[in-house]
Amino acid sequence: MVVDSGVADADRVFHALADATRRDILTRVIRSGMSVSELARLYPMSFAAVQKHVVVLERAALVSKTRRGREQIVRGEVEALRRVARLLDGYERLWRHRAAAIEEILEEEQ
Amino acid sequence: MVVDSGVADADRVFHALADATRRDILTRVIRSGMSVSELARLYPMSFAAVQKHVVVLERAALVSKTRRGREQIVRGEVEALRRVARLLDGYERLWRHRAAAIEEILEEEQ
DNA sequence: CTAACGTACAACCACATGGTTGTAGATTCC
DNA sequence: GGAATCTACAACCATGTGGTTGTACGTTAG
Repeated sequence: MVVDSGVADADRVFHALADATRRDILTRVIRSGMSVSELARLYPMSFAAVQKHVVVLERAALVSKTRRGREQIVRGEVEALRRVARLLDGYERLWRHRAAAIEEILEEEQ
Repeated sequence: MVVDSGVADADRVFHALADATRRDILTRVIRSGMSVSELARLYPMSFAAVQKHVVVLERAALVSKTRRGREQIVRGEVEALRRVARLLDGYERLWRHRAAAIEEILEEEQ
């Protein structure tokens, strides 16, 4: 299937997005890079929990980390974001076209 | 957060999409409605497993079922698909804009 | 040098997930 | 009416997930 080139990728990406904390981390980190502990302070959970969320986002290639001294700066991955956008585009277009086609049929039937 | 009106919805939707079988079911039933057992025949797993996948898609409001005799016809939910498209649009635009802004900064710095 | 900080990771827990088999209720076919 | 079909759902199992605490290690600040 065209849209599913890289099924595991899609799995990882959608799974990474299926958690409100991770979506929030992602949007923050796209705005500007933040260290893991800076992120950790924002949420009502332990450092370790947030660190794990970052790992999930990392494995989905949605963020990357770069050392700055003893800190690890988390950033939204511009290239990966393009990939996701394209992935979403694929589904979106596919679904919209099909949904549109269904609507036409429904309208014709009336 | 604007894009997160309905966090649980987004959770359910992304989670529903984070499985290749469910994405395949979804694209098929958008094309044309199919009974649960027709779907079940397509995958190397039990009827019950497929039925559960359909339930997950249903809870995410991505599909709906309507009885036809003893069969239950699964269809892609046109209205819900619009909602998803809008949801994806929101993230996509948000991310693209931010990604674009980051790129500009990076280019300026060079 | 030492203390504090930032990170990584292991071990553990409760619960969700994705799969199985089995059973039972409707509906249709003959 | 009786058999076959389609669906729903419970019970069970292995594994994954999201959280915790504790520990270890590198880096920076005093």
